[in-house]
Amino acid sequence: MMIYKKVERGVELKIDEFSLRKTFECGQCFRWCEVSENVFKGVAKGKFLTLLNEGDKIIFKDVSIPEFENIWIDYFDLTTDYIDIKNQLLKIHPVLSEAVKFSSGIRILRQDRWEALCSFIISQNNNIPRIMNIISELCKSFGERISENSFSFPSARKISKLDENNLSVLRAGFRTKYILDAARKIAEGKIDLKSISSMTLHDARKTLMKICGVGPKVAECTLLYGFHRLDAFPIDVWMKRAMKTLLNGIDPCELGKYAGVAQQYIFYYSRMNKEFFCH
DNA sequence: GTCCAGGATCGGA
DNA sequence: TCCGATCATGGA
Repeated sequence: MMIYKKVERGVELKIDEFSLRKTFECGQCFRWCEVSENVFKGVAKGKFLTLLNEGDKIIFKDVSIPEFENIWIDYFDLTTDYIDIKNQLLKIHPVLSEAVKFSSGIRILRQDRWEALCSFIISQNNNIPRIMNIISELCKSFGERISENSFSFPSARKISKLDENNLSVLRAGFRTKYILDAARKIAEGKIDLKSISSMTLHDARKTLMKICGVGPKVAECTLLYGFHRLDAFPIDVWMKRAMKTLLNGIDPCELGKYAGVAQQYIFYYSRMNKEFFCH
């Protein structure tokens, strides 16, 4: 159930299952941050946005109703019923209940395909603060200015015209050549992101992995976060540990069409309870 | 100084 | 097919 209305400060939203903090800090995105208690800012869809969490309400600051309806309902996946998803997951495997309860409020953002691909190429063998720094520098150096101090994510076409020397400001290390390979294959049309949308999960994976620097994990993250394939199931070291503890002997395939959402609940749960999972 | 980070690639068994 | 070393970089 979603209710929204225009108020002085922007658009006020009331909806179930939407925690800004959990959604932004669960590891799916790298361009949002909490600037003060329950105030978040970030860039998405080529726009700068400030969000406030006040009780059970969320304020989209300085946003009009048309902008909210045309852009942010989609980006924040507000028409998807996460209560229903949770119920379906718990019906399949009740052992998930603790993780689902802990992570309740996460929504899988509908991020830009190229941004998700590029971001998770950068994420490999890297830590989250540094991933955020590299992406921030990428946008500052090669994106377009969209407000006083924020920049859009540069297009694949723009990146494809650069070389390793240009990109050295990112300090991205060995990942630089991977970013370039991805940008060039997309700019040259060797890989068509739009057509990947309509492929089976298997073919989509295979196609993305033609890019040098894209393996199973990055492909899976790209599909889940950039293509909203909720059945994609990224497995990293954290998920391996968590699955051993929580889902011993369970095949991710058993989690069905919302396996990716389950993955996000489990991932966030294990990251926020390191002492329990990390030993 | 050492270890690690939402991995992928490469070469050799 | 499988396994270990290696890949840049910066923070802990």
